[in-house]
Amino acid sequence: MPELPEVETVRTVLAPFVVKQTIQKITINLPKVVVNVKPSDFVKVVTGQKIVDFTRRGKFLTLHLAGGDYLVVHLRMTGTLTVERADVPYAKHTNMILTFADGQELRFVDSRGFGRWWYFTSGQTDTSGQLQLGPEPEAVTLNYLRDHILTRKTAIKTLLLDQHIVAGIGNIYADEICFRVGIRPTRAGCSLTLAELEKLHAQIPAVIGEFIQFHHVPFAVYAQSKGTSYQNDANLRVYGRAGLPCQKCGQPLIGTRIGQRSSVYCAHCQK
DNA sequence: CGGCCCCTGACG
DNA sequence: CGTCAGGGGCCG
Repeated sequence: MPELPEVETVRTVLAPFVVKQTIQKITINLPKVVVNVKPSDFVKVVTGQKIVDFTRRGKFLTLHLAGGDYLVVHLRMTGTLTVERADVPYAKHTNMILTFADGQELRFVDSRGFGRWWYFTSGQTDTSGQLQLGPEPEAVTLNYLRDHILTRKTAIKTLLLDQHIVAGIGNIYADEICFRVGIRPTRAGCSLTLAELEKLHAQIPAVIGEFIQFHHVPFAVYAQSKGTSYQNDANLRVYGRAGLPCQKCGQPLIGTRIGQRSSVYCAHCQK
């Protein structure tokens, strides 16, 4: 569910409530959420540690601990993070709870149970997948796109979804980026003209940056929605709008599937 | 690469 | 009831 802009929202909204907290107690209600260590070891080694920073890379979040160890979280489709007082009733599928010394709790709620956590010591190799990510959208250069898009026969949308190429783009923003560039999501990467590649280079960070801005919500609003208040619907041009008129030309948008993922585009505006 | 899997819940 | 969901891993 969350793509880079949503994950960034989670980070910015929660950081003030998480950083400088000491983890007094850990409750793991779904053992498999912890990937690389036994849940009992996770509890043992993380309890008592202090969080000193909260960062994001692509769709991964990292809670940095005072000694240099760190926790990696990936929300996948339905994972959410909230900070609540301990007396607030638990939502269904509250799979992980970090209780802080001040009584507040960082809660990981995930109905489908796809979200994952990792624990790494400072010297350990990070096996979460973060190390294999491509550059953040704002760090992508035109030359980089030339090397990774123009050389590929794969559909441009599939390439945009590949986290090894650019980090953080998901199904919504891949469609939105293709719309802004005016290319069909099915176009082979190598079929893009230089002009289209330049547009793509501009629109990748532009679209992601815009939605980070749209998502900015006060903590109270975020808390009210239990960490799902992304509020991007009004700003989406194609995603979720199959059959509705294109906001640019009025023709009905086409819904289709590309590599198991739903896709929407305008047959008139996207060549 | 495409296809299937991991899961629960919302919707038609 | 079937289908779909904003993620990613694994398998041939």
